[in-house]
Amino acid sequence: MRRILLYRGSLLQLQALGVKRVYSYTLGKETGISAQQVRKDFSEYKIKGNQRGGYRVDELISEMENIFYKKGSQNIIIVGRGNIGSSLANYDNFIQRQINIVATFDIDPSKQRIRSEIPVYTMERMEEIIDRFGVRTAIIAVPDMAAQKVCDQLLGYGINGIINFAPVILKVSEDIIINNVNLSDEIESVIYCVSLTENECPE
Amino acid sequence: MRRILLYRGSLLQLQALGVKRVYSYTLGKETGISAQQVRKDFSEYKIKGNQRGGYRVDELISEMENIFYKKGSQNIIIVGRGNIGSSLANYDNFIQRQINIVATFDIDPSKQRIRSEIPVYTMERMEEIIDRFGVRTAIIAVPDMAAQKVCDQLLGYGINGIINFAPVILKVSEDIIINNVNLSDEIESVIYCVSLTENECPE
DNA sequence: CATTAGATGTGAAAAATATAACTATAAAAA
DNA sequence: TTTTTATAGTTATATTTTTCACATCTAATG
Repeated sequence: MRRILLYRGSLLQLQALGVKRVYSYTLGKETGISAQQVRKDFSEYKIKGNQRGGYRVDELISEMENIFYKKGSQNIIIVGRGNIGSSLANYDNFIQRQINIVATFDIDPSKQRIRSEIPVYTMERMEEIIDRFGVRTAIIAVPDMAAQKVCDQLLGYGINGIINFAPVILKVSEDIIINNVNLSDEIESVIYCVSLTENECPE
Repeated sequence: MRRILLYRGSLLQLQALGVKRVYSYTLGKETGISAQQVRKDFSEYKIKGNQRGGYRVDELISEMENIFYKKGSQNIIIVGRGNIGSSLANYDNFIQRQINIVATFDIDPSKQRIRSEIPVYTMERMEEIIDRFGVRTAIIAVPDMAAQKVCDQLLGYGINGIINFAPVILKVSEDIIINNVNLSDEIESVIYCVSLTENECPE
């Protein structure tokens, strides 16, 4: 699944460049995945290619939209308009992916003065906005201490998917989808790998 | 490996709360990993616990520092002082993890006027700073189009680990460690899972 | 039109990963 | 001191994931 997203990302870029067809090998190189793996993944979803000319880019993309059940754009919200919340609100790449940030929220009323395309509301208006825009997925970008409280609140308003940038594990029921993005971990994993290659085969 | 990072994150939090011992079960619950898996991971690294009293938190943390070859803090830099670059520069959690951002760089000289703990330099001073602080790992937080160029530049200055926030796959030699963090993917994977549970068992 | 090069498609093997089941042990309780 | 109990430690099993090998097909080429 992570791979399907990678494929789609690359394909959208290729499409923007006007590329019409790709080979499993090419797409693999773009995404850091082996050609065989690419083909296997496609065959999993019954996606057929042309046995000499590779796969059609537009066909692949539309197949992937199907996989995602993604009909048009998705409305999501961001809770916490601090540094991370703001950078997400201004992130260009979401447009291409049809991710539509309809609103952000912050407990601090002064944040409402922020000038931006994406509005900043106080926490009180969360339920209203979620209902109005049919939001199912939310991003938590608040400090550690507040994350669980915000999470509970969101679930109360019917949210069932959360991307959590706070470095805490949120307690939620089984049926809620949580994706924890821990920026420290992302960096440390690289630091670790680098140190490994430098201290090659330590006894 | 991802799990070791999760354990360490939880353990650091527990330590900050004054907790002295943990059970495999407890730590598993914190990190969303099964207790057996936790024990298996620890036994992999020859980490011993007490068969009734669980594991000592401080011992676990120091064992993990060993696993990471992490002696003291790591100096890293951020290239690109836009939204993402800035939020990373201001991210509190790095201190606890001993990740030390020594400098940020931006092509736009006006960014140097940013008031912050972490200095903003022009691209020209990159090599100098990398040398002075012994930096091995860098974060790329520049727009798509600039990412590959910045990457090549960094590698030229001896960087061998990169965390890339630009939604492109960077072309680098085998021995360079790259971690691509694609925020759109993180969000879309949740959107996908949510839609899956809603359209339960589609024929 | 036959040939060939360069792709895909797929089933089997291999490797990695996770789960389960069980044993051993230390601490607490009786 | 004996018994119980809760937890670590380990081996075996199952599952998932990846890789390999090769058959198959299609488009270009002479």
